[in-house]
Amino acid sequence: MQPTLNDVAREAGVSSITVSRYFNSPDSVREATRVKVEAAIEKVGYVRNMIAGSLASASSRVIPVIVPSLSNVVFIDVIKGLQDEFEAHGYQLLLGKTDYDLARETQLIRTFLGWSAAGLVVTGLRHDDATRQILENWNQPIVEIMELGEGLDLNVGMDHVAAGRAMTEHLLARGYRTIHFAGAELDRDYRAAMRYAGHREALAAAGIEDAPLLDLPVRQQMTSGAQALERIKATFPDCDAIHFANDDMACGAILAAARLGVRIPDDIAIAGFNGLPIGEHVTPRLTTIVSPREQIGRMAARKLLARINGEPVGELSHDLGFTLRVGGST
Amino acid sequence: MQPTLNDVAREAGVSSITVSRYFNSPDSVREATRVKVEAAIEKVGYVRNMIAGSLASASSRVIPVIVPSLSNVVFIDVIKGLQDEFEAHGYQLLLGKTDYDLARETQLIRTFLGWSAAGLVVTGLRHDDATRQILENWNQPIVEIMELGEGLDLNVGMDHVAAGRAMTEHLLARGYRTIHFAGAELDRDYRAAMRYAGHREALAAAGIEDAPLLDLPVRQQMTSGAQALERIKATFPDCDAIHFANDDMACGAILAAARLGVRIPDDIAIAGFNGLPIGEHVTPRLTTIVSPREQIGRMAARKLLARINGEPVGELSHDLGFTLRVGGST
DNA sequence: CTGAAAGCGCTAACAA
DNA sequence: TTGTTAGCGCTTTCAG
Repeated sequence: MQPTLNDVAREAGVSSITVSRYFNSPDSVREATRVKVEAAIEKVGYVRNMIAGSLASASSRVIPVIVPSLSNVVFIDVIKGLQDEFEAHGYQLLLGKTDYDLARETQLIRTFLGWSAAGLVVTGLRHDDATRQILENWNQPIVEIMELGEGLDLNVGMDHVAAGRAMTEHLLARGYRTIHFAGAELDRDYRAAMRYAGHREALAAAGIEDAPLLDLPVRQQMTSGAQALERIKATFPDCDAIHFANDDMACGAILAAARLGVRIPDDIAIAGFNGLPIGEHVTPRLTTIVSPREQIGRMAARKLLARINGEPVGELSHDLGFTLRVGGST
Repeated sequence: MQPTLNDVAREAGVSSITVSRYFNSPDSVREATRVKVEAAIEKVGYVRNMIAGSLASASSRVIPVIVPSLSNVVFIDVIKGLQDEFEAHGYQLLLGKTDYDLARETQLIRTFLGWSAAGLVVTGLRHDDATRQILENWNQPIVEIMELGEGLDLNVGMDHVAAGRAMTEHLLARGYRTIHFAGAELDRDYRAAMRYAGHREALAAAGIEDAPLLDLPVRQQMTSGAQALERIKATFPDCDAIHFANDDMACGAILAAARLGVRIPDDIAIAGFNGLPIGEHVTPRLTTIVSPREQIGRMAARKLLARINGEPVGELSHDLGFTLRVGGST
């Protein structure tokens, strides 16, 4: 059996609550006592039982993080940011994945709340009624990440419509006129669909007709990108630019172009979204929008921790912005 | 306040232990009772309190997973495999990251054991004495992943020395004779160093002299790869092949080659390790070794769950193998 | 198949 | 600053 607080207390010649205080509010323990307690902990090899503590205090240092997918680097980067901050502050990250299924999200949240979580990080602003109801009745802090808008509580992300608009404005400024948007399963990846909406806004503002959308089934993203390029070359010979939903597809297209003898950007310009490292390594360099992925994670964690600790959190909704990185591909 | 088991029991007109049984061993509850309990749960909106359950039973459905880094796709894929299996069986994944620091590993493990974890997944076979001592005294199942050897308990991975050997044998069979190995911080990434050892074994077996190792500081992996190519071209004009520690570096080199006017494989052959999708999209396609990353995660989870449930686990050490994928780059 | 009693290891609330 | 008392919500054990 693992030693308990009582074992430590007995060894140190104090009461168990004093040992508890040593851990939870060290300042309220006298120096001399602290030394005795420390020695006793060392001697008996005590390890805190988080479960018992959480039950007694009705709160745990666990924070569930719910993402739709782990196959997308974007969420990996966000998790990295969250994990770094949580770990630094003694909180544990409990990982849940929905596979873009809102019912699954509800189920996960229900389970996680049974962990007396200190807070919750969830992807996106779109939820089931069931989820919404559960979370509205839950009185711990929540951060919804990735996009911006009316949220349940805190909200950290970027404006995807604006990002889509910014890229297409850039393409228009460069003189491209027949710009196709290409994505993969936009109904599921609705943030990409928001960027497409921004794309259309930019075209409308410039009085230019929208070229047909290319919405491919997801296979491997780079493969979809290569396929999109081929298909557009074959079907829409007038196309002079492709605005891809993400960098993977865009780079897939750039790499395929070399094989197909398509010159970029002379024959066709290519734009992406995310600012992944690979975009800097293809020739020509990819024009893309750098999304603040890891930053979103960090900021979300900081706000959540601030709220947990009763500190001021600033704005409820935090826009982390984005930057256009122009490469040779446009 | 959340409703408790007692609230459900009162509502259903049974005792709380019956409700507990409804959850934990449904077969031991009569049909009629089950119906009443179900209705009561629904009515009061009961959510199981995992914390209380874990305290009473001294076990939780939490499984800590400790990885060195989240910046490496390899671990992401492994986590994906683990997460899928755990989630399917009602276990929660608690994520810890060591940054390649064994002391940090010890600390994480200590904390996690305080969660009455049902098992543990940890990366690698190299640990602190402190870690080793804690884990040897812990009587829950443990899986050490990625590499193969004498482990604490279960072990799932692949043979990195053999992988390095296989690749260099391939290069030798292709007629390359001055083969440099290039990695990034091999002291930290000791599994890459094992592949380097395999590389040297293959050279020694062929009676060929080892060319100098290129061990670069990690920046961005693809950048390191590009840099390695430049440096080798400048310093070792006789080099006819580079065996890279991973695909990121290898692809960085292939992409840089196009810019530098280096012909692959005519001027220099390039080989990688991992079998990432990008290797299939560069020109020429990358010759690499496909590592069973997600499979390692899945198998590790399955073995752990089997052990937890008292089922047979088969071999303690499970070699998932690897396959050589030959592209045009060699 | 169902129940009563006891207690998991810790912390909140109050007291000294 | 330290201690006492009484649970947190569940499961274990033993009884029926």
